Amino acid sequence: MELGGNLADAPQDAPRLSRRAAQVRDAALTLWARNSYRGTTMKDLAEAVGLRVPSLYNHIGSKEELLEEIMFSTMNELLEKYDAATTGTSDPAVRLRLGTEAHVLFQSAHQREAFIGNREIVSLPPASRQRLVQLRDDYEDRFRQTIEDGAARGIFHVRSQQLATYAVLGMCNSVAAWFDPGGPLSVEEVAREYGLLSLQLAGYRGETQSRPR
Amino acid sequence: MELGGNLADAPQDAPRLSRRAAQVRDAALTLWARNSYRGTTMKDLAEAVGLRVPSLYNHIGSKEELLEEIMFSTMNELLEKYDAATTGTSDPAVRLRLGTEAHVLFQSAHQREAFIGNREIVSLPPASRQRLVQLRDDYEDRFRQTIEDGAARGIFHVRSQQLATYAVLGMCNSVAAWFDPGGPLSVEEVAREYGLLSLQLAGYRGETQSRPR
DNA sequence: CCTACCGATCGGTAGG
DNA sequence: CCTACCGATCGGTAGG
Repeated sequence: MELGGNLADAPQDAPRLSRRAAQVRDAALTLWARNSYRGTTMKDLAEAVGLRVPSLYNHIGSKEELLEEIMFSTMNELLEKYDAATTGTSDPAVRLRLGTEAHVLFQSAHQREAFIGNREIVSLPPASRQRLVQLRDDYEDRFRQTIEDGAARGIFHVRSQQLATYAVLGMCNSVAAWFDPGGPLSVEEVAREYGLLSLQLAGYRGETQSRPR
Repeated sequence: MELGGNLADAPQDAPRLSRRAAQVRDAALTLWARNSYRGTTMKDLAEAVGLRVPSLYNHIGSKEELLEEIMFSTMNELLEKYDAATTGTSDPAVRLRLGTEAHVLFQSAHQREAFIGNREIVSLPPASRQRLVQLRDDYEDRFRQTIEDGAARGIFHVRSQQLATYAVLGMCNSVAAWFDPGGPLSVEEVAREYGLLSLQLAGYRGETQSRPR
């Protein structure tokens, strides 16, 4: 058995997991993103990590618990990344751009998590589903407030701030559905371009051909 | 449970269905949109229309066949609506706007179909899944070509035409996820605003405060 | 349109 | 970590 190495690779936001537990979680991300949560059986998951089904339960509480852990840790990490990227800036254009970049960076760097997070809310039990929707609403509020602020200052030009908010988020969320790590554009290039597209969408009339920081 | 009135309300593009068959299809749309295809059992569906499970099979071939019928008729109707709205116009700005309007109109007027269409591709058997992805790609091409055309003419200003295409479609597809028929905005108002947002997203610098037709 | 029924498979447990 | 096993439920059929 090797000592360390894997510990360093483990995601920092999730509770510290054993090597096996991390393997199970990782396989679940891959299978659930590809075939959906309900379309994936515990047998599929066991085979993906080279175990029998009962052994999985040494590492997870249940299929549903694993889904909840993934959904909430993903949403919480997204909130953290967004807040880290935008604190300290008050200019709505800069905030919208940095927030979009953080969001898209997350969506493409944690593609499976984001894709599952977008699609599997319906698979959560009602109580945790409600809590997650609340977190998502809190997240949406950040964008909405930025857009309202920019519109009030005459920096953004939209006819409905609510629709512009949905439009920006819809645009950003779809990244997880098509991003190809082997494609021509890196995570950073995509994030950067989306930051500019957000500004254009919001009717920002400043320069978007170069970085307006 | 309502009696009659259903024939008049039946979608015209789908093969003509008996009253019962239309009821079953309609209930499937509601349940699948709310709880997902795999999260809905045939028992749920039977109860929704006041039948026992075996009786459903007098009206549908199988659960999977019903999904395929819904997914393909939805995609085909979307293609028709898009083409009907955009034929005869060559100006990329007008095409992008009219195409977006047609798309969003469809997404909000056929919300359940659109939502299922967006999410359940993974639930189709591999062969029909491939065919549907092909149709979706054909649909995306229409937007891509319009954006490329507009960029070539210097009407649109984006740094990646591919990303702008994904952004427009992502923005539009999300409408089915939040649209509320009882909300403040009508289907037509949402479509119109999204048409303008598409132009802004694409970096169109003409007037978007009033209708530029 | 129903009752009766079925093989397959589901997530998960017992017990070592 | 495994073998053996389980109750529940799945989509669907037989037969009238």
